[in-house]
Amino acid sequence: MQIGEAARRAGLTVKTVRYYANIELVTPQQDAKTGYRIYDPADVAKLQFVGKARRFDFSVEECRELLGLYEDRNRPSREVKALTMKKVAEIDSRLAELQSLREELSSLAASCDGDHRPNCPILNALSGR
Amino acid sequence: MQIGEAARRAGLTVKTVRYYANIELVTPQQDAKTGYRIYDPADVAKLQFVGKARRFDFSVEECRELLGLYEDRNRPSREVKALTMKKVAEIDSRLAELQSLREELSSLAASCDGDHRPNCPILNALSGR
DNA sequence: ACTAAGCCCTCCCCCCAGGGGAAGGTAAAG
DNA sequence: CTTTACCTTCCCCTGGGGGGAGGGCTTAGT
Repeated sequence: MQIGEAARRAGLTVKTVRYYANIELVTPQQDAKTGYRIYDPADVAKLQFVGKARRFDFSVEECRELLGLYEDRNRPSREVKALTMKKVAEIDSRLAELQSLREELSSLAASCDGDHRPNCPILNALSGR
Repeated sequence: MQIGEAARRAGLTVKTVRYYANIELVTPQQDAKTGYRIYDPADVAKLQFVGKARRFDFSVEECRELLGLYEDRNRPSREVKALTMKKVAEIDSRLAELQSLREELSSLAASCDGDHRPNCPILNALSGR
């Protein structure tokens, strides 16, 4: 099938699928005469796989790694689990960071009257006084 | 003072400070003869202000807006509070997104043996089976 | 007087993960 | 024969700068 159909089935945009072909993440056959990319069902499965992994916040390079493991029928599940745990740890640290940011900002907002007067604890805090 | 000293006092890199001058966020005087940028203490205060706001996850454009409010002695604190609350809401939605991602990933990891065998629920989930 | 160090400048390309659109080729249907 | 709907490559754009080339200035040391 052509790229449009493959993209539609994988739930990705054509641009994205073409990009994945360019970076050699999912490499379809190519028609020598027309230059059209030709996707078979296995390619579509890989595109779906990558799409899901991206939605799980894996980077494209991590997707490449996961795809390698996915295609290797003999790989130990240990490796996949390790990559997943690492990603969970990354998400945890980003969560902690965002939570502390949220606390600081919302307590600043709470201390600000938010009226027509110019006095504003938020700006005072930002200007370091 | 020169850009290096200003950057050091504001806790930013020279590259960053030069970038802020280019996008006209913090615009110093400029020596006509040498082309060197010249920062006064008020400029440094603005750089510090922007640095803090960036650490609070405000975008550069939001920093520009906050800086405008900061410099306007007569602005109502309402505007600053509104911008801050909006940022808190953004952080909240990002938090929710990351938390659900975390749940999904960690439950996948928990269901994976993580041993030498190739069977892996994580890959199965990613491949949609 | 020369030179080296340590500043500074502009200009250009790089990152990620694609998006937008121009200019042009191809295939099938009316 | 033309329209329509695909497809291709090519190039510039995003945010927030980082890295480095190639060159200019000033000051201290020799």
